[in-house]
Amino acid sequence: MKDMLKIFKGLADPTRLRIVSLLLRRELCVCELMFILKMEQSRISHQLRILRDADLVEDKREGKWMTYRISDKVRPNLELLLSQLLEEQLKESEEAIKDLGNLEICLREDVRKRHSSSGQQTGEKI
Amino acid sequence: MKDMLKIFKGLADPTRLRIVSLLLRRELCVCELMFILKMEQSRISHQLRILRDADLVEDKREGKWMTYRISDKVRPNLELLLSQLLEEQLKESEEAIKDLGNLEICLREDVRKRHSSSGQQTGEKI
DNA sequence: ATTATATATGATGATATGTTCATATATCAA
DNA sequence: TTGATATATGAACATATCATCATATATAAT
Repeated sequence: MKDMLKIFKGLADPTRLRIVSLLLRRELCVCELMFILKMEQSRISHQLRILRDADLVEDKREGKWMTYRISDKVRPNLELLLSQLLEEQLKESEEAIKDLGNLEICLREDVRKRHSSSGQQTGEKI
Repeated sequence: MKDMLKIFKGLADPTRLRIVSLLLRRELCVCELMFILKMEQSRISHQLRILRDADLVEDKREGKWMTYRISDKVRPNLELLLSQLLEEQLKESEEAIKDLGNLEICLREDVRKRHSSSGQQTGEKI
């Protein structure tokens, strides 16, 4: 029961839900999430920590970047739960749509490299 | 996204998780939940309201009793999610085991009638 | 009608949670 | 080794959530 509770608590926040649904599509580092969500760094790091404590995501260092991905244990359940329903919800939520749009831009523009040669900390608009 | 969030928030509390996993087995009224969970009435009513607002449960008046059951919309998802994992978690959680034990006692003793002729409000021990 | 039972709900206080700010750590580049 | 980048983390504050208490409402029984 404890584990279930942690999982649901992990998903019971709008920011974390957005992060999880992004990570379901692709593993991402903090600065990429900053770019996509337009949120400041510490906020994302804090939320990622909660997701990690809930065993929803795993992290892996890649040079100076920390990459986060959905943990293998929960991926099947989350996919079932989220992608299934997210597809429906996408029709209603502009936020989720924007996130996916920003994800594409993020990948196209190679945000990791972009950030290693210009400013960050603010998740600045494009 | 809003709906998903409500659902996860609804499940992100130990009391509500216990209630939901009980309702997955059987529809129950407030006094039966009081008996099973050994919690006071207003606490259970408040939590049931949250579950209802999240569209996780539906209520139905039966005489002076209010019966709660898992809403049809989410039942398949919840069953998948909870019963599946709850079975595993049952091995670790004495609480969940006790709840099921009390559920059986509750049904055997016909708590609804019992409560209509004796004291309540405290969810007293047997 | 009056009383008892079953439940809902508003108010309050305690605790938990989320965000921000400041700072620490770790890696890479020069 | 010094500086820049990427991320983590502690502290502080605002807000949300939960449990409890008191009270209201609705049905049933007398």
